[in-house]
Amino acid sequence: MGKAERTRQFIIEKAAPIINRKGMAGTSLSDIMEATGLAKGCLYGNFENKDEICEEAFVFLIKKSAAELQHSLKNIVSAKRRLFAFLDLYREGRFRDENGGCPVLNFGAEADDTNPQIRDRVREAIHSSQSHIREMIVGGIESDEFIPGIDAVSLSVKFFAMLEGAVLISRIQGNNESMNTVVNQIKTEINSFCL
Amino acid sequence: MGKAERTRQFIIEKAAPIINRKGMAGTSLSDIMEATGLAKGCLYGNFENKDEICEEAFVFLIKKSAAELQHSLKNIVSAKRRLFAFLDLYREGRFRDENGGCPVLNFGAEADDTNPQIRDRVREAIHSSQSHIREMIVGGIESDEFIPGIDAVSLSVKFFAMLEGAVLISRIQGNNESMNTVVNQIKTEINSFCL
DNA sequence: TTATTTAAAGACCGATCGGTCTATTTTTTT
DNA sequence: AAAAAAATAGACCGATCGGTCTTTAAATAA
Repeated sequence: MGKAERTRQFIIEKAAPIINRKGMAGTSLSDIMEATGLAKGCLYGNFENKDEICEEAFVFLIKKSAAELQHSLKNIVSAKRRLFAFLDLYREGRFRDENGGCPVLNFGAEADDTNPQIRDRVREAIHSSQSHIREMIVGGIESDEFIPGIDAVSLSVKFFAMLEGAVLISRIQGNNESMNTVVNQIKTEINSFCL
Repeated sequence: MGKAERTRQFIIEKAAPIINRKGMAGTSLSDIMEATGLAKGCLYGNFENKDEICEEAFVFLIKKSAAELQHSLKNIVSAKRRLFAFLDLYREGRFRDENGGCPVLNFGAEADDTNPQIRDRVREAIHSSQSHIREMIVGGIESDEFIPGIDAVSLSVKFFAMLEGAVLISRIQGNNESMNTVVNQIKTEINSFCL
């Protein structure tokens, strides 16, 4: 990795949490300059414009989140346990305040009307998350952990929607109460289709 | 209603959908000047600053939404029917693109880290929505439409989270598929505790 | 180590930002 | 209709915005 590539990565890593917190429109170049300690010329030597920094920041946050998720689940084989561990990450504050919240929620709410490029990235991320949930459920059906009648596609949409909604509510309320409520209900539902 | 009060209201009504779409940071005074056809002096004669316009815009959107909701449900007595009609508003695009999406989601995602005043307003709105759902469920229990064992509080949190999540997903995906999926599942669940 | 290439710094740019202030117009009161 | 009060227009302000360009510093190749 050459110097330029390293600097680019450094900028993304420093900028990402700020953009996640303050929003794309709400984050200025001076914010990023301050966070990185780099001058403006350097930023523009490594990125075409602010939009590119924002997009790369989103991609970074999603990749990081996916990596953490994979790490947490890597040794778990049981479908139910995988799903529960996944849920526990939300409960334990995967997207709590100190992390600036869920990038899908933050970037998605901002980009839906205004930024098709980011919107497409968010769409990919949503698809990927739902697929992941769906695959865990399908895995459970195939391994005879779950009853075969359940609709993995609908359930994955539902669970993901619930979790995103719960992230929003919990962050606004400043506590984890609603997230706990939601995670418990998902767990109960999962238990209900355990064989 | 004096002239000032009327102008103030006019500004709020014109500014609100723009702010809902572009965000608070993403909306400039010139945007509002253009939408209202009013000069800057007039805006500042009626509001202290941009933040105040944003806050009033949010309050307006919530009130408007609540009024539409109340109107849609006013002649419905059955708890199940009330809940279904409520859900159908989401399905029919209550917060679809042309309306800029759900203000709770848009303002909430932007304000959670940056704007405590708006965050408190969003918190009120969430509380009010959840209470409304809860009261419909409790009404159903009291009128013996629903089985008495259900937990109205948890269910209202869950349903609201699901709907907010579904609004986000649907808007990003640019269609109503996920919203339909979610609404159908909520309806199925409601049916499951109908006596 | 020197030559060459590459990366970073920061002065600079025009545009636009949110916000102020006064002159003018419009409403209201008398 | 005249006088007083209130509301709107728009020139103006300093600050900051995103972005450019040239000079300087650092990393790489020879």
